[in-house]
Amino acid sequence: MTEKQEKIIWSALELFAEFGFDATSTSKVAKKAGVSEGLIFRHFENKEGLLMAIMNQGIERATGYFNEIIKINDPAERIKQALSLPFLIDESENRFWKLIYALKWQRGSYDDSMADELKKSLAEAFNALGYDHPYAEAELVQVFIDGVATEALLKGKASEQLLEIILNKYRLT
Amino acid sequence: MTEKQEKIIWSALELFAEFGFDATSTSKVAKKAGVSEGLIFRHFENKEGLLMAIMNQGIERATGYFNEIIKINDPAERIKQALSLPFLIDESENRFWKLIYALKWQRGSYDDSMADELKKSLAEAFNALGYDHPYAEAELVQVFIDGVATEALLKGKASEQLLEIILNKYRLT
DNA sequence: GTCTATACCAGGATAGAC
DNA sequence: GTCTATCCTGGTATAGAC
Repeated sequence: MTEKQEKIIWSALELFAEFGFDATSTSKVAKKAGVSEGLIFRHFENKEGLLMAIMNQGIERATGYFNEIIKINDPAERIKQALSLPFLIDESENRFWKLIYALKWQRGSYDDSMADELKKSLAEAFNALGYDHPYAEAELVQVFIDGVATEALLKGKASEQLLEIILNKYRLT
Repeated sequence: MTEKQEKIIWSALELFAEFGFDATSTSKVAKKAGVSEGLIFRHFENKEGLLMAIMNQGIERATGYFNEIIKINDPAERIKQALSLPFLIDESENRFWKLIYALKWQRGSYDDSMADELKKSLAEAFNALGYDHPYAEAELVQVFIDGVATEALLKGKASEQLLEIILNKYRLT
């Protein structure tokens, strides 16, 4: 991965996240990256390929976070860490997550498998704690994570109070 | 509003919701509506104007739902109805909501004022019930609503169990 | 690996007839 | 109110030189 390649990816991420994939032209990406437009196609085949390159980079980091939580053995602690997730994401990764969430709403690109393992491990945790509907509880946690992430990404950091009161409802404080 | 005008709006909503605003060409809208492309511009000025026409139509119905909830006097019941909201949306309105949520992620178009009144009235309800952080609680309800709506719109109807367990956490069953 | 030049097409939008 | 024809810009993508 050359320096220019990285510059292209970085610029594209910036623009895709802010204006959307379809509304961002390759010429704008090239200009922002300080690179000729042709170079983008040399390196990434086409615009779609550029998007894929961005996604692959980010997905790896994301699954990293998820695996950290999955390997926590104490059920209560695992749930607590999952709920805390959207509050811990580093601001430098905001653009990536914004792109992911925006893309969810675009035909075809929706893929939840990334988070499936996490959900399963949360269901197990709720089960171990004797909850009545462990799978639905895991789903609720995910709804909460997505909801808070959305709020944080669109309006700036979500309030810590939100985490406090949700943890309270689970008696995890 | 002529029949063709309505046909244009309907077709555009369908396509915008499925493929996104930027990825949908006016020619595709025209074809789907069985109408000449020029007619779109006669009636709606430009593509943006077509989007606005769609939004205005839907926003009215949406504020209708919100106002129904706001005017409930009993605090507990008001909260309960708000939480139930994403489970009550008629399927015929799915496309509209999908468009709204997708547009949230597009630069500039994000506008939360529609839901602001609801949030305020929820904060009052939590306050009346003696909660410690009424505003944060109202925020959490909105996070829940958005999260469930997202899940329902992207993967099909959300499970009723989700509602059941959340109502349980508020002791509203 | 990178740039310049360019092909080619599709997109939004307008004009003018009916 | 509606259609047909057309303009023009800008978007993706390729070719070829360095």
